[in-house]
Amino acid sequence: MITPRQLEILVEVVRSGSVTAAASHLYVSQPSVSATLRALERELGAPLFEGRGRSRRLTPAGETAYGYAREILGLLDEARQAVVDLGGELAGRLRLLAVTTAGEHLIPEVLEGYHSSHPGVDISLIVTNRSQARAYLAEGTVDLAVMGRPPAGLELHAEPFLDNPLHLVCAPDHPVAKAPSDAALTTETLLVREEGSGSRAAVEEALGARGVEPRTMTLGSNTAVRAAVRSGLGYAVMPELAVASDLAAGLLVSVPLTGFPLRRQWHVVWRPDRRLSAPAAAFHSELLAWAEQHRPSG
Amino acid sequence: MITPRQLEILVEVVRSGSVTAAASHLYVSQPSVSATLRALERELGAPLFEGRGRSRRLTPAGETAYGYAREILGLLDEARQAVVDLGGELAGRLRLLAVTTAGEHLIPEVLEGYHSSHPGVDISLIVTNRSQARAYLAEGTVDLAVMGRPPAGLELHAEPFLDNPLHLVCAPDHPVAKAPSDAALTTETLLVREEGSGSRAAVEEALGARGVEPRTMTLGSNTAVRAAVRSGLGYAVMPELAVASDLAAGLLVSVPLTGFPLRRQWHVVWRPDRRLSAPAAAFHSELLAWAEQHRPSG
DNA sequence: TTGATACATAAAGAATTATCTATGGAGTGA
DNA sequence: TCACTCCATAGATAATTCTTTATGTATCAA
Repeated sequence: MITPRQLEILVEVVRSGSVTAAASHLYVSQPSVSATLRALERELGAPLFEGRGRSRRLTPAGETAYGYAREILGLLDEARQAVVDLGGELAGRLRLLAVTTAGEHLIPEVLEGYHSSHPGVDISLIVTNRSQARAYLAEGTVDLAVMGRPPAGLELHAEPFLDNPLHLVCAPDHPVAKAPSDAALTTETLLVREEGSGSRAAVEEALGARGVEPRTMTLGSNTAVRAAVRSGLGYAVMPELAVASDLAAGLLVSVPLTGFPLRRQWHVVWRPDRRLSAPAAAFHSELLAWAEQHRPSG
Repeated sequence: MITPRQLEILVEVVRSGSVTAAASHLYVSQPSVSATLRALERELGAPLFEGRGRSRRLTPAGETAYGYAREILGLLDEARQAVVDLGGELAGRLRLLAVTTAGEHLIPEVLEGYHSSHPGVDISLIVTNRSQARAYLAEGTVDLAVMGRPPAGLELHAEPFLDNPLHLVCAPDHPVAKAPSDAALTTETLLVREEGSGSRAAVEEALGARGVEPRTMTLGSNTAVRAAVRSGLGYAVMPELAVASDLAAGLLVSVPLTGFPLRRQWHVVWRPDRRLSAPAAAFHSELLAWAEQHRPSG
């Protein structure tokens, strides 16, 4: 009999790429993981991995089993949550994901109201960038995701719910602020987020379209970029949510070059092939209601 | 941890409608089934059945769990077969269903060639009537079904592959044969299959449409109806496959009243949300090839 | 070649689970 | 009311599984 435990172990071994690492993550011994894998191989009548030593890869049978394992484990979770949802109270768990800006400036405010209305729900929030978000959605390990533009290549339901203007910002005394022009943008340094960030992709696309190709400096977080821009290191293109307070305080200025702020929208995203749990549906409503009251100036 | 064993037991208890019966079918003791059900209830945090004594019904939580249980067990089966399908040889199992006529006169001939080409496949064939077929398809316990007209109300892929003319037949010396008319049809006795038979539904629809409402006699199988018709007890409307030999031998005649033989088609049916296994795909091809060579006269 | 890392295997013990028999209680039909 | 059927529970046993420690082996990097 194939057990869910075996599937969990297979999934964790594939994810972490190593038996030893998987054992550590699952808080069991390495031989135990090896034994369980062998049991699953015997069950399926085919080896799951090929190669020995460090270079182990999934066999075709392993790939197949891995795909079904994720599907089956997802269904088991869904079944549990579906039964919980039948109760009158909202309960169970809510697994959220948000890209950096939304996770830092948007979700917390929504969660405040949500959590006080539904204290019975266990909430987890993953904050990451857009390309990581894609992996999580593909895995099916999040109920709802909030991001700028939904990733392509997955069957996803994406619903825009709030404007997300991207401002061209710099320090008040920065050359770009004093004499805004594409020439200035080309001369000065552009501060961008790490590879995989949605903001970065949007910036590169927008500047590339107008022929602006400045020197760039990559910083690993919104906060780092903002700090660098404040200190005059360069200019950046950032979501209004991330710079609103600095703009209000006069620490940054939004440069009114033609085409800025870029028009983007926040989307709430989920897999249409997965049932939306009651806590997720409630959060979705709460998010839309919150957006209704917090339209940025644009 | 929810185990597949628990789900199997839930499904069997629901199907057989009784803990004791399920225990007997699964070759375990009744207390063992009770204990497993309790374990599953504890796991899900909700009772699965309500009522005591003989009148036990599923709670909403039970209904939900039952639905997911079938889904998950189906996926586990599918996973196993998918891994088997990766091997070069066709192997694993093929679960067929056919309505009576197809199961007795069509499938066996196709299986002859199929089995000799693919001896590694375990074949099971369920022969039943159309309304039972619907239940099996809904359960997801068959890979392919062959029937006259696919059941409604399910999301099914149905593919016509062979003409299935329904002949109005009677003994050569029967009044209907001597003076064919709607009046004669009304006067004489119509022999029909049991409630739930697709042939019966087709007959009633066709005769009702022309205002013919004869006395009917219900017999529980094709063979019984055919024998009764041969002995002059009445007339019937039967698939050509079921009466071809009797027509050829002169034991029965096909009455050429306007509108007869009724034009129907054989369909091969499967659930589009389930992956078609390699043995099932091969049978599908074999079936179409066979049909290509065995077009009835019509 | 050597050392380090990662996985497999063996052996043994612990814990959980599944199972049975026996029995009691509750509902059902005569 | 009485007998019967069905299910739940208890207690005991068997089986499986999971676990750990100890050790062997293959691969990779220096």
